[in-house]
Amino acid sequence: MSAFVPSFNHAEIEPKWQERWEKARCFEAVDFDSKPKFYSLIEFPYPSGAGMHVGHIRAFSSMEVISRKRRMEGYNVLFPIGFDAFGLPTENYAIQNHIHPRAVTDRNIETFTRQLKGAGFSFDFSRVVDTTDPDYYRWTQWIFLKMFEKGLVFKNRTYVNFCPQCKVVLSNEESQGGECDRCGSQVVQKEKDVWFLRITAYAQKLLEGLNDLEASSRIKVEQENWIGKSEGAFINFPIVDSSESLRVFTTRPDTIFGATFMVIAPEHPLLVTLKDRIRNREEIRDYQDSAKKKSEFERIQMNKDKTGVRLLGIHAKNPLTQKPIPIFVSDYVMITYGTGAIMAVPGHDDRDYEFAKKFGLEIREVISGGDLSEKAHTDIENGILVNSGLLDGLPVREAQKTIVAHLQAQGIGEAALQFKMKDWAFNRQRYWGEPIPIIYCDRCGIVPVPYDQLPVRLPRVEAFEPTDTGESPLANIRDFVECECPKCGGKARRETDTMPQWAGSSWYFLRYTDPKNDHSFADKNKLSYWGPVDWYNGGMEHVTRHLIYSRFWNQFLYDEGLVATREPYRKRTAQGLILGADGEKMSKSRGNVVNPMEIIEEFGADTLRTYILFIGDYEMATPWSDAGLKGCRRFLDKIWRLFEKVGKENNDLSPATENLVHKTIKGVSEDIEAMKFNTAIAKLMILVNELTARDALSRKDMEVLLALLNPFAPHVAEELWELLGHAEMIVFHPWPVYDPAKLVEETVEVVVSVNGKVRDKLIVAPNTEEAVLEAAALRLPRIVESLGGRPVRKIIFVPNKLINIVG
RNA sequence: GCGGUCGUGGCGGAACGGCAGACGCGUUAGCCUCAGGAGCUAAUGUUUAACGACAUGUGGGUUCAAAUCCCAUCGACCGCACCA
Repeated sequence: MSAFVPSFNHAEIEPKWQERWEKARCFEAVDFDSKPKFYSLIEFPYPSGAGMHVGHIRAFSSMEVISRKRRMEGYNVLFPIGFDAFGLPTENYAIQNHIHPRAVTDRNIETFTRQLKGAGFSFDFSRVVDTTDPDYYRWTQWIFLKMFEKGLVFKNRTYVNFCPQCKVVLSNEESQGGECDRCGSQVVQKEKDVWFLRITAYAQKLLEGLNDLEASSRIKVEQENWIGKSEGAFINFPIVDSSESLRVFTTRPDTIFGATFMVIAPEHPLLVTLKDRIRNREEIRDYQDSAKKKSEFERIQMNKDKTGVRLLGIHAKNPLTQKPIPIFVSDYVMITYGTGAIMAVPGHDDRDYEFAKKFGLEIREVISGGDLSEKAHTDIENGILVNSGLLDGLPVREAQKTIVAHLQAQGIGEAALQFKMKDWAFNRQRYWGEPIPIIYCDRCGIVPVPYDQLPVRLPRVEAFEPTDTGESPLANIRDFVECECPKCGGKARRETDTMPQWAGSSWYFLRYTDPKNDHSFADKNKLSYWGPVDWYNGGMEHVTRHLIYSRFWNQFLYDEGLVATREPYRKRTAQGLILGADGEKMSKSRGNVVNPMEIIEEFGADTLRTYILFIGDYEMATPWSDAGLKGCRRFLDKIWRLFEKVGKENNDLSPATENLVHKTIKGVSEDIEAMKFNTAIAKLMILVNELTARDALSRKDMEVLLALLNPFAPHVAEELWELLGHAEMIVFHPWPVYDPAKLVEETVEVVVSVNGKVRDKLIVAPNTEEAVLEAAALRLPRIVESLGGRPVRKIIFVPNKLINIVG
């Protein structure tokens, strides 16, 4: 029999250490501990029936590594986990299989928990939150009522995005591109009563708060674009022969002398107030009808082809020139932005230009420098105002200031800010969500449920299918609907809509600080101790929804004096996707899905964790590879075999590899902080290769290696640590520290190049002086040859790196 | 259309403006062996007998020196999308 090549049995050691960690409660955060706190957060998962995905492993592994490193660095770490468990997939599954969503959810959470533990994640399972738990959603409702109290909740009848497939109202965020976020169906417009959260009241604060958030520019830019701030002015254009005026928002008030027509949205109220004067009412109505039929998506798709109808019988007039100008109705103007009306300046706006061309309208030049027979001239850097009365000769920016001051003085306009962000449609007509704590009373109107009556529980019922009318299933449950008015005691009805899925996730990170509190959503002192989240990692796909929503809730609670910091997160990062082995997005239909639990079973959690971090740049998308996975298992096997060669006596680093060990400590430490996990692991591999090449290694060599390995492959690290004779676990063993003095090499290799091309190398002592190197370099035969007798014109010297001879 | 990110071996990917391809996978040859998805040694960008030459999507530029900085261009991905 050949020499048995030892390897470890992951199926044995992994559960062993998972149990020990749990028994010793290693990962339970300690409130008010004197150690410095570190709050690391991952986006809590939606517990779907499919269980954990490799994407989850990648998403959680960054903070897992950071958290384990922080514990070793002496921090009191809060690394919590929970479940964002309300939502459609569970409900749809429940309906299809005739199982109650509560039962489905409980089962899924159980599975998910087992899987998370099986991966060896060091979450604090004593603080688990479940958004569907009445003890949790009681506080979701409570915060909603606080917002209601402060006027941040309102109800409006509007057109909403409705998914006929899911039978549910969607927010703008959930229906981007006219498609349902969940099922991909075409969204249609439906008029409904909708609860809104007035997030726009926080637009400016949400924008400013980004200054206090450490995040990559793509994360910030995406949020900035979403908030979409524009500076400009409101200007009132009087309607001829009327006391009415048409108010517009423009970012280019400087071009007002070039406004040759007005455009209003088909939903604009002026069409009602002045309807008696409109001569082509029929035509307008037809246009309105056709616009209504178009979904948001179609309106966007048709953006190349402008349509519209001129209002006959009404003119506006330019408030500065008093000249009458025609008004059009067109769906390229949105009622939801600005005032739903614009002054059209075809000479200097692409859309207005297109419209003017199509309808044969006047195009007047008011900014010099373009060719208006070709296209609109939209340059704002170099243009000079012309044909613009008091603005003539001014550059654009100056003209803007001048005109706004002028309009303001004349009382016909004022400076204004607008945001693209819209108020948050905050209700769904589905069963599996937080009931909205509102009561309708015929006498008292809309009445909030008193705080002491919370939670408004979801009734446990058999029939929870949505209705085709778009009404919530709760509407059919008499026991739920019929109630007493808290104000007058009369008969009243409960709101039957539920909150959207984003509700519970908007504050879960606060609950983790005090998950079992039943007099408040979290104790203020605990919030102050743990908050803010020091580092939050999650997906790019949540940057415009969840991240903005949760920042909004936190800012609101801060304004109420209920949390300690305005911004909930100090630092936010985002992982890249793991694609299938074919380079395509993983999906069941493509058949390229990798099941992490199968990998754990066959290769072990340590291998999976290490591989997923080694696979590529953490922040970029990268394809899965089974072969690469095996390479990581081999790496761990190698470390395992290294154990046999550990000497028992010496307890210092081996002199031969001491320098490399210090370099590795430095490199791995820095790479982890920079989320360069792939290069951190590569550095560990280099060290392991080097140690393997030696006949023996010291105990200390092995200890440092295991400490550095621990965040990535904690089971192997613990097992070998124990085999080394340690009674204490490695969890809280101090993170290795490098000695800068030990980083210095005994010799350095200096490249000698001629005209930028490497020709030879010199091995010299560190910090060898230029003159010495120069002389040595010029004596090298290959350098002499390369120079070919040409005189040396210049010599560039980079200490310890290179000497370049220019000849 | 606008904004952003990115183009490097057969593959995943490394490279403070200073030896391109670290590390891993794969491949090839050899060793070891109760042929096994194990381990060990060596090689592995292209080209050349070799010295060399050529190589970071493409074309320019800056520099003693460019994958890295600048300009243009092509391609991929992501975000926004008639936002006045």
